[in-house]
Amino acid sequence: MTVKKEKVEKVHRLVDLPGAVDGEVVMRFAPGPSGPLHLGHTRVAILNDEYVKRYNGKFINRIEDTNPDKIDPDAYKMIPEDLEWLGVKVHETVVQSERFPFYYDIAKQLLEMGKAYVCTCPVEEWRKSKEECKPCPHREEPIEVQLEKWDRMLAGDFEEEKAVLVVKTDLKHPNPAVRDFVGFRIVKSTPHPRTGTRYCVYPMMNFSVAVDDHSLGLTHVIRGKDHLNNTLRQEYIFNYFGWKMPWYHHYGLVSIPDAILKTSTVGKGIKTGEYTGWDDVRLGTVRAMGKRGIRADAIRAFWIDCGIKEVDIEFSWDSLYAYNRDRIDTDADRYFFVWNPQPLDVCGVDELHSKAPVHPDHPERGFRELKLTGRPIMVFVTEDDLSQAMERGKLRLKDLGNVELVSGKGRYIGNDLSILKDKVKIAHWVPDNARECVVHMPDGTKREGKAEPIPEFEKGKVVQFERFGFVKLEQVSPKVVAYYTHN
RNA sequence: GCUCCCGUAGUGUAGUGGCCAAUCAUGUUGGCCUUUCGAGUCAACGACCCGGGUUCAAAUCCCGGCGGGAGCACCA
Repeated sequence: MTVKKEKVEKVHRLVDLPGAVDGEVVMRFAPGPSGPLHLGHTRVAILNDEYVKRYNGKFINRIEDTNPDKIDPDAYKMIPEDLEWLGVKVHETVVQSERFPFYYDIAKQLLEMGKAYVCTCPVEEWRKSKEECKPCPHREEPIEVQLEKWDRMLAGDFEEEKAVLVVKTDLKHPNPAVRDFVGFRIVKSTPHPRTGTRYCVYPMMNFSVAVDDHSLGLTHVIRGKDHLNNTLRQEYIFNYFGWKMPWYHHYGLVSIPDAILKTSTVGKGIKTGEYTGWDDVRLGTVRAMGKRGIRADAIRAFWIDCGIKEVDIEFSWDSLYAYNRDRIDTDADRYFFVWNPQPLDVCGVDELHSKAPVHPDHPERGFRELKLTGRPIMVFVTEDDLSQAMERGKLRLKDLGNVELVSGKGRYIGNDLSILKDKVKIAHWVPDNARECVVHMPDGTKREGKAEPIPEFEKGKVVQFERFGFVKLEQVSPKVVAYYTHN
């Protein structure tokens, strides 16, 4: 038996969080429920989970459903499923659409403090005055007027775009992205999937995030760099109320090459039949990863290795596959799949026995044994192997025997492995009664061919098609259907 | 235009003034292996954005360039 040296994987350890106290860390994952989770979400979900586990803290899954236009009702169910698959432990779930009265109350307090105002300017004018560092006519109106207009907003007296609640920051702030920002808007045209038409005043992300990050007792927030300016805005709300800010950290942007992630386009594609569903293996969703045989712990290892630096990074499929390969290789049983199959007759013998290990590193798992008969015995090998063998004159059929090729015909010449010393090529093969097999590749193409008989218990498992790659078996009989994992 | 963030091999990462002619992983190339184009194993390739300054000493500190990214939404 092969003694496999224990592979010590040096996992890059995440840096410690400043001020983290064991048992008191509270962190969150805050997705918008526009669809299931994709690769891009997994980084923030996993990093937060890693830290929560390190410090025995609390992980809050906060569904940010404050924009009814971008909600897929199924996402409320799919997101927790995806998190579970990822191995992320959720201790508490918060749905923002259930907290509107709470947000309204905080808004009122801000108005009373003179730190917010209700603006009824046309959108463009308000934006322009901000650009010029000038207050709009409504900014300095008396508090009583503000409160009255706010009540009218809540009562539904204003139509969409006719009034907003604006949080005051600093109109003279050199960074235009930080000057006064909208805290609430009016939405009437799209009913909310959860609250229907009960509320028409919706908090904006910067408002609800700040309020919730405080009210839920968050101690540390890790999120993408795209929120850097949002943090600066949210800081004003914290300061107005004298709340202590969590420690905010922003990691760099990730670009994921060749990945289809955009929820809206995928959603449309599913409707039109372009994609088979959210788990279509061409997609970058968590579901598609699982369907292809990518393991959650490989994704986790990848993100831990990337760390939480502010540098923008490029996602590497190669690295993810390497992490995944380490994890699936031992468990993946070996089978033969012959793509572009070509028949090869083997004369000179009446009966052949094959004996191939289920896994070369684990002989104790047994062997795939076949008895081949026929006159001549026929097998299939892949086109490339056959044409090369024709040139060289000899071929080793793996775990079966050696064949000499003379003018296109094969003749059995024994089973002596020493033939390999002469650089004879080893080819894999399938018997003539092999099953039809199709492998769906992540790029949407298919590889068709024949596979050796695969036992029923392998269904749903990741196996290795030797010299082809790892695949996840969707079906093993009567036809074999598989999804390509990686090589 | 304004503001912010960032800049170590193809990719990711370690490195917080000397132990760095720079770590690990991935990748590529080649070798080994009586049976996979996988695994294992051995080796090679490959980087501190540029220019000044501080210092006995700089990838590491300072300044200036250059380059990349993000934000300036009644999206999240």
